[in-house]
Amino acid sequence: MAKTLDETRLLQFKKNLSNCVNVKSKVFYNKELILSYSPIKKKIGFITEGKANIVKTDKEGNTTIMRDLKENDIFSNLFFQETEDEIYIISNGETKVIFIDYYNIIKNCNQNCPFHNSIVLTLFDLLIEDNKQQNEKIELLSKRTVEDKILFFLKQRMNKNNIFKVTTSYKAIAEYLFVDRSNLMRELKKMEEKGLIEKHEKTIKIKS
Amino acid sequence: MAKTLDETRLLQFKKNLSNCVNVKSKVFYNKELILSYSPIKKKIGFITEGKANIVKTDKEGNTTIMRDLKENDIFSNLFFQETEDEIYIISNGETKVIFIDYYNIIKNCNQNCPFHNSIVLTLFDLLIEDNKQQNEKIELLSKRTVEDKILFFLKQRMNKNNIFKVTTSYKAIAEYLFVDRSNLMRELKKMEEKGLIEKHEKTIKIKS
DNA sequence: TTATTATTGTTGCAAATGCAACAATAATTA
DNA sequence: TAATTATTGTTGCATTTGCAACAATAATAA
Repeated sequence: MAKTLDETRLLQFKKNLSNCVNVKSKVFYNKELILSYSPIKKKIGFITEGKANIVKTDKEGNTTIMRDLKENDIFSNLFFQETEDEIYIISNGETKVIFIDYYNIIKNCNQNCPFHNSIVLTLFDLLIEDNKQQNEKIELLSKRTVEDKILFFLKQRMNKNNIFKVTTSYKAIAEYLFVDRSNLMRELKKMEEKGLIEKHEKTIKIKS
Repeated sequence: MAKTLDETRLLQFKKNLSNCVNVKSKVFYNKELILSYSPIKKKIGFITEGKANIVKTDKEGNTTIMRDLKENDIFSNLFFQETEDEIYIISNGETKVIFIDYYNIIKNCNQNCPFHNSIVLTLFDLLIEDNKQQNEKIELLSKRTVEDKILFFLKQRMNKNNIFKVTTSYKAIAEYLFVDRSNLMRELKKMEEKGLIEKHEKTIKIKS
């Protein structure tokens, strides 16, 4: 079964974008603000290179990474309701983004533009993909114990040899799982003692 | 500012659906299976009446309510990746659903059909709305303590007089927050003692 | 290179949480 | 109606978890 969103289609999408609607491409360096909540300027962003995080800061100043975004992911300020917390999209390393104006999408650019339809349908599928990723995060967070969260996380990301390499940091993983870092380390040790995993610094082998 | 998805537009959407793509309308009674994971039959559902839940069952048999769905919400088996857990959409009371075939959406039904474009754009906005709800759930789950989760939940749902009425049950709320029911009750009592809320059986007044 | 900053690994401890169990109601069904 | 089932409210207790603190190491910047 062919993937709904294959490379060819995404390449076409990027080409079509500039031919049809008004888009802006921008490069961000590490830890720069890509987008914040705004009820007026409704924008959809598409990451063409690099990584980013959806970050939340509550009124006490606690910061939480709500989502990890990577190449070919979309994001938008349309996805957030106004709350007491502040939500931002922050680049994680050098990141290239295409911004699409929401109004350009809903208003048919030009009766005869052959690109518009295709763009809307690709955005539609990108939205579905994003939705899927969110459901996975909710599923992860629904796990009762830290051990269950870790196992779910590892199994999703391990390669064919059941190995997961920590390319970011344990700190980042703890933040992603919404658990305390020291507790993550402790649970990993317990899991190793139980024989569920084998851990050598940043390489983890899943044995169950 | 006019809401993106107002009543008029949703009414038009429902009308257009039957004029354009092949849809099926179906009524479900309480606790019936509306949709399960299927990689073959890709369907999008739209709830026209009633309520439903996205329910997950893991291999140990633990059941979790992942999402609450209500009138004008959409759902789809496209939103879920295959996992060890089983995910279903289950009706919660009498529920009326319109099913739309995914292929009908991505294939332009007919070059001159004036409805198709409008349907796709409404689905697009419904997807954004769903995305927003998921982000709210992730934000809720990112709260560190049960008290924080309760407060976030209550503030989102209280009326102008800061009152929230439990129309479902405390059991259902505990499931939605992914916390133990007895602990939810205990925390509510503590919060009342602290003066954060006033609780009289199924009526809660938020005082902060 | 050295100094500075960030990450990792570890632990004690207090607090939060889930689990089990039960009685009292409330709601539903026979 | 009575019987059955589900929900609410409560508690003791064991476990899990987060917090704070620290040393050791690794990574980065001066």
